[in-house]
Amino acid sequence: MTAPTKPSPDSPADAPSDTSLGESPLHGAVIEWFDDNARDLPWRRPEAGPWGVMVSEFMLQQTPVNRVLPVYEQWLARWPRPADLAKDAPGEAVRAWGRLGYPRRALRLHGAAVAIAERHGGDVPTDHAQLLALPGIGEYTAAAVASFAYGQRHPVLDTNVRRVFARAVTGVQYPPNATTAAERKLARTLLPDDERTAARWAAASMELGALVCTAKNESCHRCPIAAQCAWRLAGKPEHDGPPRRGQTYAGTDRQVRGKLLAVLREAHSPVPQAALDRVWHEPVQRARALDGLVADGLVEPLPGGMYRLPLT
DNA sequence: GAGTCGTGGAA
DNA sequence: TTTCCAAGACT
Repeated sequence: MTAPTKPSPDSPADAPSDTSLGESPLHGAVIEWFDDNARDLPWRRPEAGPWGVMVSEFMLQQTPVNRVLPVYEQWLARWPRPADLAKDAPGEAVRAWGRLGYPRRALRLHGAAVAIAERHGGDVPTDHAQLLALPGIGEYTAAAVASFAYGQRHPVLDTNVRRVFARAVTGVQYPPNATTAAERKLARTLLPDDERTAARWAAASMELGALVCTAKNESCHRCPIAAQCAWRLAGKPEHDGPPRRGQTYAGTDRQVRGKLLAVLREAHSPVPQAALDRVWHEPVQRARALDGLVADGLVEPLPGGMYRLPLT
C-alpha cells in the first residue's frame, strides 16, 4: 500500500474552490483508514489488470464479494483477455456465470468483450465515454473501471459511497432510492483535485461503506470519521418515510426464469420443452418466463421444441 | 421514474 | 419464518 497522498502544498489555502473541497480532513482520515484496512481482493492486485477490474465490477453489481470470488477466479483463468471471451459463445458466459444472479450481466459482459475486441484492439478502453458505451456499463461501472483500473479522477457513486455520504455529510440514515442530482453534485464536490488521491478516495470511501458504515449494524466505533459524522452527531435518527424497498421474490417471473435457466446451465445438449415444464406448475407464467429469456437472448429456441443456451 | 431483473446469507 | 440486502443497468 502506498502512503496517502498529502494535500498538495501548492494549493492556495486562501482560495477555497466552490466546486471542490480539494482536501478536507475527511479524505486523509478515510484514506489512511483504507491503507490499514483494505481487503486483499484479487481484482485489487496489480496482476488483475483492467480486464480483471472490469470483470469484477460486472460481477459485483448487486452481488456480495464472497459469492463473486470463486467465479471471478474461474472466469479469469478461462478467459484471461477480452478477446478470449469474445471468441467463445455467449451461452458459455451464461453457464460460467453460475448462480451469481442477474444472468443478463453475463451476456452483457460477453457483448462488452466482443466490442472491445472489435473496436478497441482487445484492450479495455481508458476513456470514460468509451467505457460507458459498452453494454452493461453504466454511470457507476464506467467511473469505477476508469478509477480503479486506470487511476483516473471520477466520482464513483455506488451504494456504499452513497450511504457514507448520506450519513457523514447529509446526516440521514439512508440515501434516496435512486441517485439524485444532489448526490452527484456532492460527490463531485468531495472529489479530491489530485488524480491519484481521487482514485484512492473512491476506493477508500467505498470500502468504508462496505466494512464499517454498513446498512445494518454499522460500526461507528471503528469509523475514522465518526467524530465528524453528521448522522451520528444528530443522534443517529432512524429513517423516516416510506419503506425503502419491497422486492418480493417467491412466485415471481424472476424465480421462474431462474429455475428455467438453471436447467439449461446444467445441460450440455439441447433440452426438450418437457424438461423445462417440470420446473414450474403454472403454464401461463412458465411460458411467459421462457419467452422473456428468449427475448433477452439468454435462451435459444431450436426447431422441435428444444432449447439451449445461446451459441451466437 | 418506477419496474424489472437472481441468488443466497444473515438478522 | 420473514425480511433485508449485496460494488447497478436498462427500459
